[in-house]
Amino acid sequence: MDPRTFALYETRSRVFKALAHPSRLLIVDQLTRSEKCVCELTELVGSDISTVSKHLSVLKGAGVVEDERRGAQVWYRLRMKCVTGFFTCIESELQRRAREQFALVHPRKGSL
Amino acid sequence: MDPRTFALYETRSRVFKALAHPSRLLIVDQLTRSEKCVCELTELVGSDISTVSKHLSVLKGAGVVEDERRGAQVWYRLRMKCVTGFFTCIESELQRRAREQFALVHPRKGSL
DNA sequence: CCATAATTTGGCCATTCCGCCAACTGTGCA
DNA sequence: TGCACAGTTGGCGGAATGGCCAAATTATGG
Repeated sequence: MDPRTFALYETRSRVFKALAHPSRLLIVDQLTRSEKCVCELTELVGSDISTVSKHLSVLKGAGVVEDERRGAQVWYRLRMKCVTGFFTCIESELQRRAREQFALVHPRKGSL
Repeated sequence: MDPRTFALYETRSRVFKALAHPSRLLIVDQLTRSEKCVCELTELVGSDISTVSKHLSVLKGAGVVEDERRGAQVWYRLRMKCVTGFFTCIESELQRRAREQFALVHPRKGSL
């Protein structure tokens, strides 16, 4: 693979890496509703605030979210809006797979 | 985070984990064009065939691709078609970010 | 300026991921 | 059967990730 092409997939994969963690998916899900400060997200995730802060920095580095300091607090909001569309895509695909695997174990008459 | 909700994000994140690697993104990109056997993909990726096989098993486990044995060869094809839509989304978002960062460093008269 | 609250950063340890080699399985063919 | 080719699996060492604590940073209010 030539270096230029590799670099393209490298940056692309940074976005997927950023979303490849349950806590960060929860954060993104919450930010689709409204912007939130770190303290709120910490409450929702249930980890140490330093851990949540690092999660947010990963998401920010990938361009998924953006932050804004207002006084002592830092507010985060969703930047890459299209992720929500992909979430629903994943959901429906996984359901399709579940249906197909069920049909494989419990075949109906004439379905073969 | 309650266990049920966590499980949802857990399965969701498996898909993102699967896509969170340059070589696997290359593979998916190739499979959007047409189905390919492991040997072809190995050629394209440029790693050991055992490595590529493991990448493919990760993608398959997440439901992104599916495989079919035909004779001595195993053919892989894209199952989760909607990933390509998300790729273009990422591309445009990253370009937007690049533009904004450029504008930040080189402001035009009257833009502030 | 000092105390406090909100957040980030550094560092440590455990876990997971990645890539290679070696060994094994499956298929086609003589 | 035996051999060659295509692919998968096991395992090892090195690299990256995740979570916590502690220390540093930034802003607010006396």
